Amino acid sequence: MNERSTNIFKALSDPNRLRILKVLQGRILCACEVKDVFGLAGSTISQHMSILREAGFITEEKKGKWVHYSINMRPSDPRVGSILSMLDYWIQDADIIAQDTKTVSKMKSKITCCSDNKEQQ
Amino acid sequence: MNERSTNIFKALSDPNRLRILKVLQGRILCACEVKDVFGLAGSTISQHMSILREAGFITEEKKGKWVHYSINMRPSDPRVGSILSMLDYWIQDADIIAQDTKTVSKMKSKITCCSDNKEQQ
DNA sequence: TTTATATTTCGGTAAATAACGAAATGAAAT
DNA sequence: ATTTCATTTCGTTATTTACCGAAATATAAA
Repeated sequence: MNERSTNIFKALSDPNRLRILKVLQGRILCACEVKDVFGLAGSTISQHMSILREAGFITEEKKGKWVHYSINMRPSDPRVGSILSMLDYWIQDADIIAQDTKTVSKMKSKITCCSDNKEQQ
Repeated sequence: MNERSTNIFKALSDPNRLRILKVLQGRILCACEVKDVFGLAGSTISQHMSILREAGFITEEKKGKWVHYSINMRPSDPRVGSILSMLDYWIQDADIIAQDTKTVSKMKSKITCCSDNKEQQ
């Protein structure tokens, strides 16, 4: 069986990864920010990010010391695109989403890294 | 985080379970038939079936010695319904699907069990 | 009632997964 | 050149998963 299908679903089978996708729809984040939002070790975040990347959900861009992660806007697999375009539908957990969004926006004020991310100003 | 979302995706993260869903869209099958199609132990099939059932993808009905499994036509979770109604889209592996369908239709001739399943005649 | 067959439950095993911290790597700042 | 900070890789651990076969359960047939 083609592993593509199951890799897509596997990438979505972890609650932290679903939440990461959702906060990335709010804005671009670097690994250290994702780390702060979820309180996981940097190495763990790195692992989650590569699973999401390999499944086609996110892209990454090296910007100096940091790696900026974003939602993949042109996924080659249409299934990835359809999940992303209806992510709220698939997650259906408004509380967690709201809470994460809040955490991210608070974080914005104490810009320790990714301060060259001008999109929000 | 609500475990519903991840349980749905987890149920879909195994190639055998995707294939089981697909053959069930062709017709109702009992566990022993699923066992024959996939060449797995009965206990393994039972396990897969309960994962699919708990996620809401299938229903089961006891008919004498056998348990007849079918696609859940009225899933309470709309996400389950939308996956099921576009299963080919999500699986995208025509070869495996065609092969399984063939195996199932061959199997129909040597009716060893589920012979009271009149739907197909 | 015994036997046969279908299915589930119960250990057990091997592989995959999610997490960590420590060490390695890379890039900027001093 | 050295230090600092972000990220990845590596080794380890605990948990989950997919599978099996054997035993238990349930129902039909003999």
